[in-house]
Amino acid sequence: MTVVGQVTAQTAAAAETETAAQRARRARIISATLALASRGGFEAVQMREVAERSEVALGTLYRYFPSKIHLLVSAMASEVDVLSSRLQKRQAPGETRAERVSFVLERSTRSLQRDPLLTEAMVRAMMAADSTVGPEVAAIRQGMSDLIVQAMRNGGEAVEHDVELAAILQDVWFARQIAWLGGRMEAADVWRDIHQAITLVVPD
Amino acid sequence: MTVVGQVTAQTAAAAETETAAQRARRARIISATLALASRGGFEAVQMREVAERSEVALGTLYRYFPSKIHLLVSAMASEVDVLSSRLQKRQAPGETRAERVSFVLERSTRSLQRDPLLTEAMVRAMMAADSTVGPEVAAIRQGMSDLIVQAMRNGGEAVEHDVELAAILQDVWFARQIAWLGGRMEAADVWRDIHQAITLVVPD
DNA sequence: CCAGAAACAGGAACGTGTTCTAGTATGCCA
DNA sequence: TGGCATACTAGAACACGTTCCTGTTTCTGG
Repeated sequence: MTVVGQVTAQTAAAAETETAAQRARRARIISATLALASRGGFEAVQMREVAERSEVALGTLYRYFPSKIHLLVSAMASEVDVLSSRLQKRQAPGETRAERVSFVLERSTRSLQRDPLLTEAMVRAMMAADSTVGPEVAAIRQGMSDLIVQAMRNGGEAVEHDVELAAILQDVWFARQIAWLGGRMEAADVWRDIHQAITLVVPD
Repeated sequence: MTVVGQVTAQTAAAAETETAAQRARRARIISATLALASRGGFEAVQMREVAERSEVALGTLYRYFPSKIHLLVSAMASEVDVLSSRLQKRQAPGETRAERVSFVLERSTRSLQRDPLLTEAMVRAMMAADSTVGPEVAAIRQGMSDLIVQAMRNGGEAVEHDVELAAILQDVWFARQIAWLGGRMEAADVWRDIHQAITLVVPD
């Protein structure tokens, strides 16, 4: 079973040696980041502003998160954790595999679209991530893949290619979010396209 | 028939009123951009440097391309034009639809991976594009979609959902390029995954 | 050919991500 | 407890995308 829950696990592992004050700083930083992103999107997350609101020196902010991209990707990992734990509370409803996957991805999509500016900030950071952010990005993708695969299997056994299919759906899902954020697609069209991809790709 | 050839058509339309010197400037700018990107990727494309090499003032560069993102996306459109015209010279070989699509996408993938830094620069610009770059990005996607759909149809009639399937494949294609550029995937794995997506998604 | 408009050159200036420096506080080990 | 390494603060400094300003060249209509 690859379901791991905490996407931020590797961070948590390193955090075991962190003092309480350090954990508190990290939490304040992420919290300030989410607040700023939610208010004004990617460009509103300014490092000086984050530092000030977190009551942390700029240099300290950079000690915790070596770049704005790292910071926002970490914030996204934190959000995926929340979403993931909410969705894993119970099995996704639905008779067919496609129905259950639709349920999970629709919830995820709506959850993101509820806060467009925050989503814009996080997704843009994901896309701008270079190899130095590789581990964090991989963890987020793994978390989302787990969600989809779990919905497919419905607690049952693996099905052929289910992991690969989940990866394809995740690619489509991300690409459409970007198209939406880039103003090339309406929110409603995003969900329609994702749903269509599911029906085209996921066999009963 | 939606095949249009020139991705940069709308630019060309506006360019009809351009003087020869202006067309030359535009060409020098794009050329300098490609050279710098090929050498050092996204970060090596510095606006001052592009301006200097193009023998154009910085303000003039910004008159032609209102941002670095516009500049790089335009450069990509130019490259897609080249690739597209090369591939449309003759029908893609292959018996099945999947085989022909594989041929086209493999050629495209190899063409990009031959110059990783240039690809990195262009793809990162694509992903960072906001709504102000919407038209250019849409043109690039249309150009690639045409390539895929044409390979599917093989000069024949449309097949159900072929446009939607082409869009899915393009999403996967982009996402895997990004994963590769982000250091989360080997070049060989990129092609293997895309090929697998084709066989999973394109029915015979 | 002339006058006005538009485009261009050259370069200063600004904003924000990132780095660096100097001094101070905090935790750890003998 | 004292000393030392590490972490933190405050803020200057730097890099590059972007904007703006001033003066000059080029285009266009009459």
